[in-house]
Amino acid sequence: MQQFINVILPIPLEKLFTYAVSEAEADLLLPGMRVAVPFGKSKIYTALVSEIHHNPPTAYEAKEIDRILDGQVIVNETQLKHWQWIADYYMCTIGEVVRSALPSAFLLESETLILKNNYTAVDEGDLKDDEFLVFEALQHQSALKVHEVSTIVDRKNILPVLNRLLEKKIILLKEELHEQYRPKLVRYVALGETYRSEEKLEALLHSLTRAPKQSQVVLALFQLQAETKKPIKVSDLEKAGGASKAVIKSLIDKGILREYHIRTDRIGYEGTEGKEEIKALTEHQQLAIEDIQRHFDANKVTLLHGVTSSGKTEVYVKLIEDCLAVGRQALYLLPEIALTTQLIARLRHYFGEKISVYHSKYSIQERVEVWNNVLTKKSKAQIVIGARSSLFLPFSDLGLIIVDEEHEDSYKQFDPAPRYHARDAAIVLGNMHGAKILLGSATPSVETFYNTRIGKYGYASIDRRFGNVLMPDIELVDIKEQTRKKRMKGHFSERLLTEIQDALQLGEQIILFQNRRGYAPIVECTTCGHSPQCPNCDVSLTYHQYRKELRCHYCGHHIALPEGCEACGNPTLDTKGFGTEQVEQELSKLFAEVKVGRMDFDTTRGKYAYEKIITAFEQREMDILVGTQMLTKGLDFRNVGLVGVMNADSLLNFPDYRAHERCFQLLTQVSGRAGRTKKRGKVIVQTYNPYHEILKQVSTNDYEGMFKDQLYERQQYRYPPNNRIIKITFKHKEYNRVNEASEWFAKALRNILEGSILGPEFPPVARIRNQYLKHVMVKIPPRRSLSKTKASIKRIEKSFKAISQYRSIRVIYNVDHI
DNA sequence: AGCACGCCGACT
DNA sequence: GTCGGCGTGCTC
Repeated sequence: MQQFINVILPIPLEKLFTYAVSEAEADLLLPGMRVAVPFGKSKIYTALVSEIHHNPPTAYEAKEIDRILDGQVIVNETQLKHWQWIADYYMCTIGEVVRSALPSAFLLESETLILKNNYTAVDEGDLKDDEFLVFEALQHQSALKVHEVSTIVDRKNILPVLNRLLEKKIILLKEELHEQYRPKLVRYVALGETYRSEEKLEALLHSLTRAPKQSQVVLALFQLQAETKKPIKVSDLEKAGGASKAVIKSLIDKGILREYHIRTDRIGYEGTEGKEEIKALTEHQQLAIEDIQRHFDANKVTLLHGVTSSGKTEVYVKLIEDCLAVGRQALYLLPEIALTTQLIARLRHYFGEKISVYHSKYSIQERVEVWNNVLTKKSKAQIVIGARSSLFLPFSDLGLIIVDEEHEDSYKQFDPAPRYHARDAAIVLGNMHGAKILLGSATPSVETFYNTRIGKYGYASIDRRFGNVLMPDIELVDIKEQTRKKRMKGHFSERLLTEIQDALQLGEQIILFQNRRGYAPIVECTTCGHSPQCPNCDVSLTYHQYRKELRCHYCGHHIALPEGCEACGNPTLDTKGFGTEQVEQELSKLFAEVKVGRMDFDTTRGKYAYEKIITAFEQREMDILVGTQMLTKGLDFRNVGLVGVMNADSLLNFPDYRAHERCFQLLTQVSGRAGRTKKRGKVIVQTYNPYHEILKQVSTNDYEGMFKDQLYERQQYRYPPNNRIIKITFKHKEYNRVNEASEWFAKALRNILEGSILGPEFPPVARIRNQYLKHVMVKIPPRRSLSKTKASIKRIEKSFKAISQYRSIRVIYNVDHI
């Protein structure tokens, strides 16, 4: 009987697609396998099977699949269920979830190849110029790619040419799928079978007397074999025999050596096999563990609230160990930036090769390997440590999920859908597996702390730093006063300068925090006040001194620093505000003999640049490190005695209900970098508002006070955690159309949903990359059903998209926007 | 999302 | 005249 499959295509379309399969294919297929299917006019896509059935579609004829790509399931049922939850909850399509969940090497797409049709006799005179060019190229090359044809005829649209050639039967088109994942093969050699016995070998060596290089290699191989008994890599033989590739090749060609390949993992862990004993926990850590386990037994998600440097990692290690002991998988989630070699090395000490690492800086090949290791429950993937996307790995039996630095914004995916929050999605995943879930932070998010307060989550805390090191001493310095009295040197107050001097004298290192990169965010003409703007975005260009450039931080547009004002020609330009570059420069002027480093987006471009700066600072190649919020993420520097915050106000003046919470978190985290050993660390916070409540709370380490205030405010203004929010963004290149469309949408929302609809409002930067943006915020009160509200919004979108002027407007949903 | 088709202005 | 711009509609 004819059978059918429903498949998920990795594209933003709501529905599943139905394809026809033969009975034999249906027997092989299972949900969670990949198939290649023809889609649209010519392309072949990778799709994920979700269902196999007998119901032929009524409205159309189902196409047949191109081929089956997997011999076994690569996505399990729990994953599919979890992904569907993400799609529903975060208002995107399951296809979008699949696209970001699967390693891209799993998603093959076809490429059109142009071949010559050998059965046709060609009359070259019949061909037009461009047709001849393609024909000519095919005489040398058996197949051409579309972009190659494009270069040959020097034109973008090559369709007319190809169509004419097709009609004349000169070419053929073919869609080719290529597997992107190639297992890594390592070449090995062994002595050919005929030479295994001693006499034969002797005869061989004798026959090679006139080829000294070759006999040298044979001897080396013999020696290596005696030493290791393991297979011999070609590369090892090259080294041992002092031989070139050519010599080895001629030996292989003669049949004296036999070569063979073995598949290996790219992700090898070569370290000490014997694992380190887990350190005995301190009394405080032990108490925390007991609390955590008590809550785990009651099946509660639990928050571990431990001050900076309190030794949370040891607690995690202990829990992971417990999880491994019962043979289940453990997932340790971290923000991308906190996933340092420091930390991985530390965990490898304890768990050796049982750990796999998974994040976006891994190559697509490596990611496939981790995926397969998790899928087949290899022991080396029993613990996965990774960034948010490791949530999508094919776990079959998760026993523990740790979400470290739970409060981090970067857990929420922003740009391409699915706009999911990894912490929340992890909790859902953990529940599906019956796993224990631990959230860890020194500065928990208001949402999470609220959940512990209402008894939804368990709570455990460590309020003492490891080794009883004191919490840093935080001092607020009023720079308004200092400026008035002309006591500032550049952007440094006297207090900060003195502390820097003292710290340097004691041989301590210093961290200076300024949450803005570049030299200055605004350049201004001294006479007419004109300041250069980005042509594509509604922002001033930031001055970057090291490249003498003005840059846009939104679209990347950059121009050379103009000689004078572009508007009035006046040659003197001034700067307003300051960034990390300027702090660095002032420092080198103030302390000529001191080594200053900088860590921000600009200095951490390459794959290892970030690690390099950290290592250099660790090894005390620098005395002072200036940086943006990158500095705040869980770095563990032993010798930092002083942390300076150049300007705390820039953190407070954000038009956002989370600004104060975020400011508290950032300052507390950056302060936590100070004094991690013995001596009490010092923190200087420069501000124009030393009496600001949040800053006071930071300086007294008053998390509870901050929580109380923030919760009150959020309740007053109907923000989370009591209310849910969905932010809807409208995007289009025409200003008026965005205005009208968003007004229309907001009005429709107000008609259907009571409760508060905010906006439409332009964001602070209303145009990015020539697209205008407008936001509407939907606040959903606690008693209203979230899923019904979403359904209503989707219905409104449907009528919205039925209006032709609005159809081209992009509507973006951000559920639980942060 | 891609990718075709179709209509319209700007140049070889 | 063609080329490529972009708006529109569809994909089992």
